[in-house]
Amino acid sequence: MSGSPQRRRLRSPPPPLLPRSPQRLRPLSRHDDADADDDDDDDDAFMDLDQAEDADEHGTTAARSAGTSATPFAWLRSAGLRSNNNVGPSQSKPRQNGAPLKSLAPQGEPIVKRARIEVDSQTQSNELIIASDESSLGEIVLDQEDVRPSRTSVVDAGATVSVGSQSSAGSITLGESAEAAIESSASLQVLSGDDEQQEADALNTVPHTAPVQSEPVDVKPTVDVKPSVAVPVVAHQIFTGVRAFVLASGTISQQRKALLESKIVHAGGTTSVCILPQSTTHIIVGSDLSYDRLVNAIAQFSPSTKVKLEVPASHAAPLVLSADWVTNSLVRGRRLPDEDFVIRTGPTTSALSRVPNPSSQESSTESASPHSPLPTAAACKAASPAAPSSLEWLESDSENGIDLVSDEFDSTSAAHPPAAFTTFRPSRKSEVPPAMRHREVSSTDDADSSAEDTNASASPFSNPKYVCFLPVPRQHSNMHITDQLACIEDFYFLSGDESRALAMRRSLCVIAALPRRLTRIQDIQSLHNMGQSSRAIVKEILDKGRSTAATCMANDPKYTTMLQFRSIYGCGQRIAQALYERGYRTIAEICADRSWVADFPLSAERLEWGLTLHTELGSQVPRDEVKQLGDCVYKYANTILPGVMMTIGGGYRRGKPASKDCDFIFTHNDSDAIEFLLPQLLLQLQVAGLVVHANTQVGHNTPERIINYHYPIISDFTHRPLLDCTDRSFTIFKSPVSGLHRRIDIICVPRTQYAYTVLAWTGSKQFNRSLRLYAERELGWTLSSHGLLQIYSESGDSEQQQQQHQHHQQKSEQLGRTHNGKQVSFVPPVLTERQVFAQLKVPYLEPWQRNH
DNA sequence: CGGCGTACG
DNA sequence: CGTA
DNA sequence: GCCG
Repeated sequence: MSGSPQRRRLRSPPPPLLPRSPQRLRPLSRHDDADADDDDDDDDAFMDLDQAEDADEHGTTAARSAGTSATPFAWLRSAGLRSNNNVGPSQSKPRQNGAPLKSLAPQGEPIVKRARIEVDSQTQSNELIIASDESSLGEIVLDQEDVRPSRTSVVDAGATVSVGSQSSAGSITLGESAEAAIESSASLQVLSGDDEQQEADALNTVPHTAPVQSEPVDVKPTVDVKPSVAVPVVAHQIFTGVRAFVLASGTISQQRKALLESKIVHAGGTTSVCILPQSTTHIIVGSDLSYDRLVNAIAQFSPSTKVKLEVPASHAAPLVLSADWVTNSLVRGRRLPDEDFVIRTGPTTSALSRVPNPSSQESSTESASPHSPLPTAAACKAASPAAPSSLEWLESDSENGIDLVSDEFDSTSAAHPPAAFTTFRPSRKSEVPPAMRHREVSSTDDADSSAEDTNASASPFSNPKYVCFLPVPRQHSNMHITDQLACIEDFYFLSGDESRALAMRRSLCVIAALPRRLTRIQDIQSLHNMGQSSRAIVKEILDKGRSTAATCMANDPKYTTMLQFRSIYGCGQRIAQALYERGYRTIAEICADRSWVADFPLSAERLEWGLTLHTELGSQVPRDEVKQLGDCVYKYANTILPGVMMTIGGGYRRGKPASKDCDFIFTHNDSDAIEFLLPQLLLQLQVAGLVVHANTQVGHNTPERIINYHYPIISDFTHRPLLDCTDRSFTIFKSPVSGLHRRIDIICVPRTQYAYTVLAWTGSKQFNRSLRLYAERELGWTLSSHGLLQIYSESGDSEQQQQQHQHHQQKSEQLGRTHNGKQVSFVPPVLTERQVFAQLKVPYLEPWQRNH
């Protein structure tokens, strides 16, 4: 008991919420937005469009009635394939809460340029971790036990930053909710170094775990785990007494001006529409303005005012400060001293206004015009604490930092596949745990025993039930088959038949994992997940080079149309189907006629973004840009929370030369610290004009609201029921690298979940599904991006489970939780992906082998 | 003939 | 419903 | 569509 030293998790009672300003801006649409509301009347106009054919396909009504049995695709039968007949919304899931979706920001403003920074590092292995400074971590690399040397570059960003030197919460003026949030948790014995190590040793057959990370997370269970880093908290009223005029010029667009003003107001200040010499206390300007431009602009708004540009400001005149003053103060949760943000006078001195190439002074066009081209170097420093000293690490412009990584993955050529497979020689399957070998082909093979020489059939090919046991490289020797299988899979998926799509995907994985080019159909005769249909398709491809079914599907007009619709961000299966049934056939039609808006009120906003930016978001992000964007985001994060670590996940980590989006996963060894990162990071990125849209409410809401969004619990290694914690955000980014809009996912989790999170966000999707299904069915465990949990009621029989359970129970009395109504306990968390594989008794696959 | 991953926004 |  |  002794309540005091034990930090208890208080569920922070939210402070009184201010009414949130719904000032949401809609994406720039091709034509006026204004017509959106009155359009709904003449939706009939659309039906004209579809009157075209649709006769054969049971158009809108038939599909909706869910009962029709006629296949819409007659050719399917001739191809020997079945078709699902319920294309419509047959399976109605219980609707969940319809949380209001809000867009955050106005669209980006002209842009910024990013200063070239060399920061990052990529390990020779597959882990990209940007670690940071001191903080006793030593170096934390996920794949520490990996044999290959993994290099971690240390980003020393912290030195001068010192987020709120007051690491104790006391000095920050917080609402009670924030105070409650600062609490740290009780004991986190789970991760105490020794146990973890034993665990690792027990599970890892790897003998050479000697130099493991020195107690990676040595949180003393008992001692006050006062946050080693000050938890940045957005405080209210930090701008009390401020009456600001925001000058929309240069990097401050009209949108950003409005945003800054709302932030100032929310934080207790006021704003004015012009410069009032008597009452205006601050003039907020972009940091890129030249002195002359600054003076001219200010004179425009207040000819009579003589503005104080020098530091010792008399109270008589307004102070001209960089917008960074606003944003950084918000991040720090306190009003930062004016002196650090004064726009220095004189033509040259200002390092802030360092803009070698003013580029065509972007006029006020902004409004997210994707065309505003060249970024200027002033960009990424928006997050920097503006102290000149700290600029160094931002501008360490070494031109390298790009490659030295890529060749590992740049196997766009066919060079790698064979080499890649060497790690998974069927011959050396002795390394493979028995769980993997559910069935061997070899036995059936020898019966055949066509004296077909070699090992083509003789070599036993591992034949697991779950494809997560198979290494699937991105490129392999049977692409000609898998491409067509993927086509069929897509078709099934778009038809609403996800089960068949799944089956086809599994078959695809089996083919993709074959060690060499398939020539004889009998080689796959008895492989798991290769059934009659799949084999027939493959056989046809082997014989004739094409599958007629795949060809027909690829040429199906409905398929191609739906494929187009699905490519719109925010347009899922249901909406695509609905749009199709309404008669739309091209994206241009959807853009031109907005009568659908009323039908998808909850999705309309995101759809608008997806439509407006469809071209840009549809283009792939090259590896280099992914990495550079990672640098950029990381710098913001590390400024907010020194010591954060980041891994780039997604297709990038699996080695793809270009990705459809970027996944940045953050963590921090101080588990409690991470919970505030995401909202503040979003805030910063948004204010900087980098994040143009996000699916969270963080950006446009009051600081109070932000505080309200945090993990309910963190320190006991897995937050318990996975409720109301904000740990991911799907954003649309205005890339300072390419100038294009990019989709970026930001994920923040405590260190205890990091391995599971990186695993999950590395994918692929099918790999995750397979791994989780295996864990559930074979082990009785539930795997998620937060950890492994074990369900008591069933499958308590396995000895190892019991052992693990008891082992865990000795360490923590906090068991007996419930998850989804069931009694569960967590399997002790681990720190590396390899250890997760070991827990699951699945042979480790490198990320590039997870392209399932 | 039932099940097909599991979460979050 | 959407996202991963 | 494939598996148990």
